[in-house]
Amino acid sequence: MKPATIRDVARHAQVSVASVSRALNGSDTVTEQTRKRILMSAEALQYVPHSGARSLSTSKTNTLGIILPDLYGEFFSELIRGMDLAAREHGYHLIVSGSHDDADGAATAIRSMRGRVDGLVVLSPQIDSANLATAMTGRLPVVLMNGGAADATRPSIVVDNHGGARTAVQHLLDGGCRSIAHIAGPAGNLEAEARLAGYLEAMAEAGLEPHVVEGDFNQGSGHESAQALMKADRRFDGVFCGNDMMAIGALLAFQEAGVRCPEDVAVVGFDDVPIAALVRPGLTTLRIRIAETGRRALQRLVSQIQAAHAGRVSDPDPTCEVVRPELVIRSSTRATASTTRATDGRPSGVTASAQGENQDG
Amino acid sequence: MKPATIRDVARHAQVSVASVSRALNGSDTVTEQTRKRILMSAEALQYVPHSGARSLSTSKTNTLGIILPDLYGEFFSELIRGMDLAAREHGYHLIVSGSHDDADGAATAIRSMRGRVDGLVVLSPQIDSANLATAMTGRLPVVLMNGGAADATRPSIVVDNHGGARTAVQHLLDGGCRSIAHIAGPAGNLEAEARLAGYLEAMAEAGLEPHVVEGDFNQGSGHESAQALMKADRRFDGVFCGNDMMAIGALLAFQEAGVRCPEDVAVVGFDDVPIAALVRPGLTTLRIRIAETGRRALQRLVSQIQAAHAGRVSDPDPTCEVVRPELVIRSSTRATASTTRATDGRPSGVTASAQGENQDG
DNA sequence: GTGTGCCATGTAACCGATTACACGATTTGA
DNA sequence: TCAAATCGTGTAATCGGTTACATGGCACAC
Repeated sequence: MKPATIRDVARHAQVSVASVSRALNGSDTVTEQTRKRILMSAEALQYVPHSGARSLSTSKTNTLGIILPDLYGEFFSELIRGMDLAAREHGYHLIVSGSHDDADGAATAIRSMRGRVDGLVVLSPQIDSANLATAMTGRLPVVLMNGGAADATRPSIVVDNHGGARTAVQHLLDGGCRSIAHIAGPAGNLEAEARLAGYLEAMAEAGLEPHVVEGDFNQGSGHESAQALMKADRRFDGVFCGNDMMAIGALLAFQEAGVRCPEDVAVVGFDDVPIAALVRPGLTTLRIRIAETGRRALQRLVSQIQAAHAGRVSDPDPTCEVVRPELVIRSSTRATASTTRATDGRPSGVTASAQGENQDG
Repeated sequence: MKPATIRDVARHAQVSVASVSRALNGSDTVTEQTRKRILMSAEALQYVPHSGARSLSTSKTNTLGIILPDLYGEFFSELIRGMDLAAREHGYHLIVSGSHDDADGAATAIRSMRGRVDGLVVLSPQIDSANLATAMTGRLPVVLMNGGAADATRPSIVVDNHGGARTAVQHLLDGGCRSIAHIAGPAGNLEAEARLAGYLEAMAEAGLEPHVVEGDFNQGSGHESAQALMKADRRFDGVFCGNDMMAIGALLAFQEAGVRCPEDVAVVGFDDVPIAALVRPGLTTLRIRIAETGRRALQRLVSQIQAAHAGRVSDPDPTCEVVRPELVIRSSTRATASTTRATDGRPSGVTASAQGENQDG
């Protein structure tokens, strides 16, 4: 009835609990014969070690925690996928906790995970939650992914949002755009602010007037912001959006208004979520290999844990790893890009290269 | 240096460990004065209860496991989101484990979670892994989401794939289609097979010849299958796809071939993933409220656990809850639907109702 | 004043696995 | 033949909470 314990197995196999433990954990010296008898008994009793008891004596949980600001959309699903794969490779389980849109929620989540995990990956796009994360965790290994500037006090992974934004603007300039607007992410979000800063810098260098509307990273706000741009007096021939979802919202708004993309306005997004290749016109964007980044974060966390467990209590390698986004050119800017890139004259969206847009990644 | 234990707190507050435990767990009788002193000590020492020790003495982990076949795409991300929200409401943590495309992988995952979770939600679209899931879990509370037919031996939640498929075909028939093809999901997948069966049944009732190509639920296979359909001799004016991703692949293949949708061919998907509303033409599909379904599965698991803990060791309510998909009509079939539904004469994809397609859900 | 009962608090057994150390048996070397 | 080394196995302490039971103080009633 009640689950079998190690003592039940020991009794059944007529050995001591120590032998059972040794046999099941492989490493130690046990006769092949007794090991076999023990394994058979464990099987017969459907024995499963109690993870709590194990964690109590070894002070390891073999579990890692992931704190996310949100769980909507493909960005986080891709990220979790990459982390899950890496975790399984290293024999860890993954506890996820999402939808912490404010610092308080994230802090609560972190607190409730302490003592339950061997380490944490914290995504904290808000400034204060980034601080909080460092404060809360004490000696718990952590990898931060707080999209702000490189911060070398903790191991962290950041996307080069600033450089990516500059690349996006440069690409629009190369395509001939001269009035480039920016649909920004929400104020207070470090990723959004870094992308905005990159945009402003690139515009200033080009001697152009910036033009910014603020969105909230969701598709709906991209739609509204594009409508706001069209209502405003200023003309524009290019839009750099803070992320792909807002770019897609903007594309739809342009379609509805009869504004052609890329002929009338070129659009660039950020992230390269899977949908970006599926919409028409295909969305030019800055690719972050999301799953791979997640996997990398998890690997760094694991090696940090291993280092700590190997006795080195010193500060772990506090390197800030930078992920550089890569420009992926699709139809939403292709007509405005240097015309030598165009391969045929068919209308965009039904070009021969449309299929190619879906095969990347 | 080392994390504080309950004994450290007791010493610091000059009380016994029992009082500390009582004070922190609320319920019991402790003087307001001592409780305050204890809380202050706990705060001062940054005390966090060791979850392993707690789980050892209470034989509860406050953790639930989710076994998924895969983690790609929006379906699973939505599902996890719903579950995460419900889990937090009930004070549970969530361990996710994805990418178990075969029965072995799922079995390993289930085994490695036993003793670590208070219950499991198992999504097992393969026949054998569904069986395995029931076999493996022993006395552990489980909610199954194995898309097959209703099976009343375990608490489970299934989508009415059969009925949904019939609705899809009926909708195409209502729109005037007479040659309806089906791009099926992979053989051996219970969801795919139920949808196929519903299609075949509806076609037979209408006295029409079925026409089936097999895909694998991914966008690429939808693309290829649509091309195969176009190459074949038989004409067709409607396609029911086993899920939305294949439908989107098919839409692109039609676009590339110059086949207009919905004028030349009407397309219906299944699931209503968020992308379905974003592609052009908007995809008519069968909506499953994914996040809500996930939340519901988790709630059933929690109430099952609570019932078991309340002493009732009897079999928990083995009801099979059925989720009925709901037809969502968008542009990919609108022109072929009863023409009274059309609201204007503009080309699809740039219709006034395009915005409406993005506001659902 | 003494007995009864209540209530806050303390003591210690327990949950189940790991592992340092002890022990007995066998092998090895002189 | 005996001491030492080796090796498989067992005993029991330990990890950090929870909680049944014990204890001691105080109030109230007689």
